[in-house]
Amino acid sequence: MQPRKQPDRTRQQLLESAFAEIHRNGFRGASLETILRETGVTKGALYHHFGSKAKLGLAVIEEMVRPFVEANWKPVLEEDNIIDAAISLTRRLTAERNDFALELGCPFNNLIQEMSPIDEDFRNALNAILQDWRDGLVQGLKCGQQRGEIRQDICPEATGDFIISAIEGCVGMTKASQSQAFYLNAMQGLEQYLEQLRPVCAQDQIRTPKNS
Amino acid sequence: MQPRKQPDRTRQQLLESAFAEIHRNGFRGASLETILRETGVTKGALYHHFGSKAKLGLAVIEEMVRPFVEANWKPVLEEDNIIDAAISLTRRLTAERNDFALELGCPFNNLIQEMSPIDEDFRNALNAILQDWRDGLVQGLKCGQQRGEIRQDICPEATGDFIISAIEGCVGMTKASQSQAFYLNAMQGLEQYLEQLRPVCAQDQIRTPKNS
DNA sequence: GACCATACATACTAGTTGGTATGTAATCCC
DNA sequence: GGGATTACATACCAACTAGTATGTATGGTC
Repeated sequence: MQPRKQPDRTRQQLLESAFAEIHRNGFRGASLETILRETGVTKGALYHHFGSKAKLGLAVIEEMVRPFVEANWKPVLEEDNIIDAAISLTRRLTAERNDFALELGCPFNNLIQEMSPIDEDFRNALNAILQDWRDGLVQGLKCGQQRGEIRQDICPEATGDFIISAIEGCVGMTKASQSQAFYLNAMQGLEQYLEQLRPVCAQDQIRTPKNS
Repeated sequence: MQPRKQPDRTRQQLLESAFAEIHRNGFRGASLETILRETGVTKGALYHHFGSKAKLGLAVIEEMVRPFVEANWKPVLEEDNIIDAAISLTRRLTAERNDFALELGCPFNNLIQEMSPIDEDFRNALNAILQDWRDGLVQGLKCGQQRGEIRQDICPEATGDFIISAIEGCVGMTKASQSQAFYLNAMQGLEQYLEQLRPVCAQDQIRTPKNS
């Protein structure tokens, strides 16, 4: 028998429902009524746990969006070869991503596009997640250069910011296209780009069979 | 002396104000009242010219967003060397883009992110613009391959969709970062990528001075 | 100059939204 | 077990929104 009041569970339910609702409709389009209906929680409970819609949104960013983003990039840095890991992530994303995810895009990117220009608190929270991603990726790229897995003539900072932009761009632009064709193409382009980050000699080893 | 009623002028004023308001606040966040206040036009006139907020939005897409997008990519295809032209556009965008544009992002991308998943009419209108861009770019890449300006071992379709994604991604992700640093880095990464699309011999000619 | 469609202008409505005030019932602590 | 705090629940509100009904004046047409 479980206790009647489970504040942690209630709070978590609200976070998850809000995350989904924001993913579907954006933050401003997200309806508190919908979240309440979906969870069976009342408005009093919601305003007890969070205090405003904005605070709920910020909690979603910190406790749902941040783990979502980091779950994707952090494991890549722990692999042996960062390029191999990035390419295999690219392929996994290409394979796993279903119509639902393609239609709604990346929750992180969605919030940036919608909220960054109009709310400083949101921008700061989202930017903090982005900065961590940037820092981690740049560190990974530098490490890869030291290990000789990545060509020396690229700038890690420029490359890192470009990779992040390209990934989010691929997912984002796919929302405009109804079919999966755009996503598959763009992700293939991304893979080709990642491949070109290898030292030239390593690329040749791979490209040689195609040319011969 | 000008006539008191200038329907074309009124309509154009509404389009321009709506374009700016949507750029600032998104379509759903755009307030008709603000547009009316800004233009001095009354609600009766607005609903006479357009008929609903949605139709106003679609008119903005077709008559403001489409020309905006095409004004950027179409000239590139008419240059002699498409890579040179793309790189010079990249540099121009990097130099010209001011804080205002960096903060609000690309009107085309913004609308895709916000509206594509939730409104079929908007998605179709936006996707049509995207398809034209894709087709034009792919044609340009194929043409560049024939002329020997672009390496043969890349897939024009994948490369085209990736380039579009990367461009919009760079502008979009910059919205999260308060400073220009991200944009400058990402655009430098884009330029390096475009450089790598040249045939290897052409790259060497450029890269050699740095290596020697 | 009559007529009529176009081009506005004004006032109002209905619906939805986030937010709040107030009340109540668990639960924890001493 | 009593008191206080946490965790809800209900009812209501003010603001804003897109949209509409209705009226009026202008400009072109015959």
